[in-house]
Amino acid sequence: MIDMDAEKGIDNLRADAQRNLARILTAASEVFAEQGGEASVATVAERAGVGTATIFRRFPTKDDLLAAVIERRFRQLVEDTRRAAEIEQPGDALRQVMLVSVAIYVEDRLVAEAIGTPLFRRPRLRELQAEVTACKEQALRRVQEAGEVRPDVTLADLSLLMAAIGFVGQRLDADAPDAWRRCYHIVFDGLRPEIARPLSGAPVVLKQFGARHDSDASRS
Amino acid sequence: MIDMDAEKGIDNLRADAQRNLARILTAASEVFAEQGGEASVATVAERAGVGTATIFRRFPTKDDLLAAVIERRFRQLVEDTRRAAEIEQPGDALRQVMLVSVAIYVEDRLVAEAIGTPLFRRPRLRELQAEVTACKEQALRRVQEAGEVRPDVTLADLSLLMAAIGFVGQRLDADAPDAWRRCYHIVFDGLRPEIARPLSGAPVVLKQFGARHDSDASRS
Amino acid sequence: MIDMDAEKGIDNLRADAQRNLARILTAASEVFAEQGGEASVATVAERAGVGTATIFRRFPTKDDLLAAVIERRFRQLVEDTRRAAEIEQPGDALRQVMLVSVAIYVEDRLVAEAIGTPLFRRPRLRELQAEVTACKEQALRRVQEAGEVRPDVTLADLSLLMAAIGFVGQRLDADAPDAWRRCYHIVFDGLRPEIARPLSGAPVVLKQFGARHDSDASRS
Amino acid sequence: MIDMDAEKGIDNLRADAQRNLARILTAASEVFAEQGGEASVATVAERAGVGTATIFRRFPTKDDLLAAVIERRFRQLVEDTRRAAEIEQPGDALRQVMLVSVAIYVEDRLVAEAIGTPLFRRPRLRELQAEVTACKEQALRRVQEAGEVRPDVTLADLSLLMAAIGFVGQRLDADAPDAWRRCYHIVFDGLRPEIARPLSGAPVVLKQFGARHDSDASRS
DNA sequence: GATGAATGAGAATTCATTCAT
DNA sequence: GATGAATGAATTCTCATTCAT
Repeated sequence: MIDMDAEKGIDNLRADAQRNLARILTAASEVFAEQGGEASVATVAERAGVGTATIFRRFPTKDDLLAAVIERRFRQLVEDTRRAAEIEQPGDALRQVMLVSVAIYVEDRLVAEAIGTPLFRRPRLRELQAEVTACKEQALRRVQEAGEVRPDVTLADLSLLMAAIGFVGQRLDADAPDAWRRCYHIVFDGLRPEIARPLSGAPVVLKQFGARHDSDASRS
Repeated sequence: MIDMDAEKGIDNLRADAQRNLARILTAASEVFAEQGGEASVATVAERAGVGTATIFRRFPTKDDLLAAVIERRFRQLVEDTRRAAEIEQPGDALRQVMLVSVAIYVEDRLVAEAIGTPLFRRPRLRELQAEVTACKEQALRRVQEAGEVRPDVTLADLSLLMAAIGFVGQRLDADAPDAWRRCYHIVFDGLRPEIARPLSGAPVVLKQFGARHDSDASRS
Repeated sequence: MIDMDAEKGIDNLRADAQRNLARILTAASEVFAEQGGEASVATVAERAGVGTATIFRRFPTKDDLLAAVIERRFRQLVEDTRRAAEIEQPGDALRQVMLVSVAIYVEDRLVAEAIGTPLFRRPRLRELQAEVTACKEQALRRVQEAGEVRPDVTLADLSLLMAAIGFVGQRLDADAPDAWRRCYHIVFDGLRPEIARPLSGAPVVLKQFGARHDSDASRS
Repeated sequence: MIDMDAEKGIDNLRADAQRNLARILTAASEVFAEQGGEASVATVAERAGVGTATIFRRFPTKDDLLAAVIERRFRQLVEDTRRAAEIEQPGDALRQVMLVSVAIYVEDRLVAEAIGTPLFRRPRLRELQAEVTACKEQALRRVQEAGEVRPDVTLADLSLLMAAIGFVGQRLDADAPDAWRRCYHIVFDGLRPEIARPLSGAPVVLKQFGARHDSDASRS
């Protein structure tokens, strides 16, 4: 009984702490999604209803907090991407896979701002990105093998385009909420193989946005 | 005589002041292009070889300085765009017109950051953007009338795509300097009319990126 | 029976508590000896494997913890000094007595820092210091009565010199580990009575470093 | 006339700034001398009657301010030492030279604390220390050549002893203002060559407190 | 009794903007 | 008109101490 009580106590404590942690992360997600990474930790603390020191106890650095928020988004992205990759029709699968990637930028100012910054190169995030990349790659390969998309387009190309569209979508979300969808469609429409003209540069090698694999080498 | 002297004095001062102003703008252009809008005014002052107060005499607010720098870039953009629009071959004209638009983002961190922010909505900049838009619109119309680009693509669509590509190009310039060129080509390749599928949303109305004018209404 | 159980419970807890207390003191000794008194309580708690609150339960204030750590060192010092004072040869006895006093500063950054601060004036520490002083005094008297050390040198003088040498020894331990030993020897070499010149000031009365007692008055 | 006015203006400005700088340094000297280097910059700012930002404008880092304060003391020390080194009687010269060195520690808590810390290794301070060392060395050599001080004592030994005595003198200044003077005399009394016993360790090599030179090598 | 969590009170530092010369 | 100086208002981060479990 005593043990149980003790465990309960510990559990409760942890539960409390985790609730607080959740509140911090939620508040941070909201604040940074709305105001970008320049929002002050104090703002987050206020929205979370805690003191700033509480936040710094969990996240030694503001960057750690930002990274945690981004990771959280990416964890959701991994799930969404996996689900999308399971769509049977290859074309639909690729479109959906890429759509969720665009959405993550559109919906979160912090994520959009973080494109190409050191925050995107943190190990944990890299792992999540790798999972997303794997799904995307599979989806792209299926479509290219089905001959529905020009073969010289690489995953990096597509990922970059999605990030790009997502970023401006985010920035213009208030003024023109669906403008980015048109862009997205235009890009996808134009991926058909029959209109492929030789692409100028060498395929992009970018760990952040879809690495090239051996299978790519043969194509280049 | 005294008046003349006074005027001379004032003229001299004005000449000096204008030279100072030029130096400030040049320095600010460089600094903000490299470091983004978060670079301090003091940094700009140092590079310009003037005191900070001198900058604030000309630009009451840092935002005013930022706006002036962006305007300067856009003044150059207007010229470049006009020249590009005069290219005979409609396809080449459009490509070049759009290319200079992409370049402005790639080359300038401040401009890339400013996409969709209030800085882009300042009246003076709006006017310059309108001029650019006019050229772009003309270029697009020519190509569409020549049947080389799908007719349902609007100027806003294209401008958004260029801004998007320019932004990621800017962000990834260090890691993958030419990645954005591939994206740019992919998008242009895909604009052919034969592959057009109906675009989902209504055409975008966005003053910042290619406004539709009354004359456009008939086209929609 | 219930009482006994309760007492057992308390006893068990006390045993636990005392083990905890020991671990805290050990950890604190190490941490403060290495990093000085500015080391955080959290650091101590971590090294001790306890929570910070546990520390504050035993030591209401960080200063109390610091004092306890210093006291612990001085308890050891009392022992070492007593043992040294028992050395037969008066000269050797004094040297050894003083050497252990120097060592306490050299080996412990906290103790070195605390010289002359309120931490050194706490009652409990005073008592320990008194014991040390008694031994030192005896050792000094023996040597002076043997005519091996100039008679006008007081215990306070010597204690001050040892603290001084110990302090710089501590500070320069990394750069010149044995520099203080030379200083120590130079001082002791110079204590011979044949070279005594009249000392300028009145004998120092310093409770912290060798107090004069009533019995001393007759000597002055 | 206009030029003169302009120059006057500039001069006044500079004068004002310099006066402020002087006030900052004076305030900092006082505060740090009394409270040690842990006193907050805000405290200094308050005593100087300026904002903290003003201080940080001149001294980018608190350490820079501390270093400046110490340098200031050492500049005075250089002067005092030079003057002392010119005393004819070698013994008096050495005593006076060393006395001013002790005094700098006694009178300034910051300087006393800084012994052996990185603050003492800053290049500018090193230069000043070198000048002091040169004077001290000369003074020591004179006395040793006159046979008045044991030849195996090095400058580093003496400097260390002076720093040591100065430190405890500083710490005990309130309780026993002149206690350190007795210590100082005891040490000097004991430097006579006739009582020299072989010193145990090798001569200390310590840039901070009197480097060994070639002439020392022959002695070791 | 023990503990991890929470926090208020600082601390250093930065920067856009205003002032005095 | 130009300038360096001054500063108030933030911002990130730390830490001794208190609280809730």
